Amino acid sequence: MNTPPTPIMMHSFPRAILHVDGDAFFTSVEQALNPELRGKPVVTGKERGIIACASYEAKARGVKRGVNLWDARKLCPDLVVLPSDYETYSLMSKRMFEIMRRFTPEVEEYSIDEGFADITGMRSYFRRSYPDIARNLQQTICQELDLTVSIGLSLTKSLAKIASDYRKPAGLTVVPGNRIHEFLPRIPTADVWGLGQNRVALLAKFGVHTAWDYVNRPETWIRKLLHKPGAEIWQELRGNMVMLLDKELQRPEASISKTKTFSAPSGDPDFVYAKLVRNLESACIKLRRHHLRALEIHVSLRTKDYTETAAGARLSRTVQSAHDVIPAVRELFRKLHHPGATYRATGVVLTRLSDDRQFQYSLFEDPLKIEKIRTLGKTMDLLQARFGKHTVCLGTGLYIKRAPQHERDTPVWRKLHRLPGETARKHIRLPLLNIIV
DNA sequence: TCTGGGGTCCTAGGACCC
DNA sequence: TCTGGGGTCCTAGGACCC
Repeated sequence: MNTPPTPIMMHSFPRAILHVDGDAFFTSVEQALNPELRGKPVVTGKERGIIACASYEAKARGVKRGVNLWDARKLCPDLVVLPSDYETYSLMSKRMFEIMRRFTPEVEEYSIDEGFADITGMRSYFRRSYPDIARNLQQTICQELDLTVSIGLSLTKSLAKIASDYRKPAGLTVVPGNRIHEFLPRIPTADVWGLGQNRVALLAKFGVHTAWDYVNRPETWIRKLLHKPGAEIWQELRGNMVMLLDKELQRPEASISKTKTFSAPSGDPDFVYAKLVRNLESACIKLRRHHLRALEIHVSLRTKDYTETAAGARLSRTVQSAHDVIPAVRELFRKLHHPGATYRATGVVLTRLSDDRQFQYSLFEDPLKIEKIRTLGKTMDLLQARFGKHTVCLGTGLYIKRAPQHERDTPVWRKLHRLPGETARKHIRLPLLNIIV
């Protein structure tokens, strides 16, 4: 016979935290705006060929996030496939958070489709219980936006997040302090925010399978095994709020990255390098769009069997255009690339970002040259906006098929197709600029 | 499960200094 | 020349999230 667990918290709501989670957000927005899509299996993600979001009708047919479209259509031939329209989703998201702020100023916009709200103390203001306030919020969102959300109400962010996921869609799950001991035994560790695959597997080795097992281990034991993040989760699950709400709106990015998998893995170093330069350009476009400059770059290569190697370098000054980073990228590529290996993806990450609008030239830099490169970058952005991405690109980012050996030995060929492995030639001062319109 | 893309945070350990 | 110990800063890499 199982003995009932003993309570770990006697008070109902020393704090009242809501987690509001949009149900199948992207497809729900589509269905809210296009009534003819209601009741139909709808997915978004057409642009990448992978499902970003599946409506509940699609989920019922076995179509899930992350599945490729080809497989999804096999499961569900009448699937409605839409491209992701982030602008519209963001607008709807804004309206959702605006409604939440009518209930309390203490709101954290955690992601486009979910957020936290601290409604501690609002009972007397609204003259309602916390669950009633939560229900009211849910109804308001539904009436005004035609969207359903699932809400968890509990003492901490971690508990509220598990609770909102407990009953979906349009669920409201309330876990007061004196019910935590009944709730946690039903929650497998994998459903706890912050416990991913690795930590779940590690915990299982020690017989910890549920959130209840977790909170019944001594904190010191958890801390030893899972360090600070694990200990914070332990506190949160016991009803002690240690993760605070982050009310900051849109913190500036700490990094910008671009990764791309090729449709077929390649063993050709030129091809892989060209793809890498493409990623660099995309990352720089985003950099400029956000008015940022970068001081550090990381390059990664993923092999056919999914092992990843990466290396980074600090640049001599902050940069904003791909042009300035090419030498560093070439160097990193040389370091990482194994001749004979087959790669399936490349990536770049730009870090140590700073605001471009506060940028000042150093004494040793040639402002004229920098200004030229900056103008070039802006012009390229304009052309891309007009004619499409990558209509203008650095010549380095173009992949030109390897010519037969006898052709390759001409000086002209070498000038056009410097190989990544080769040392830079003095007479080529700038990468070629190609314009394909 | 035959595996996309864009992020953040934390920790161990090396380098360096006193 | 060898040795001790402690602090700080930085980097690589792991883990996790949506």
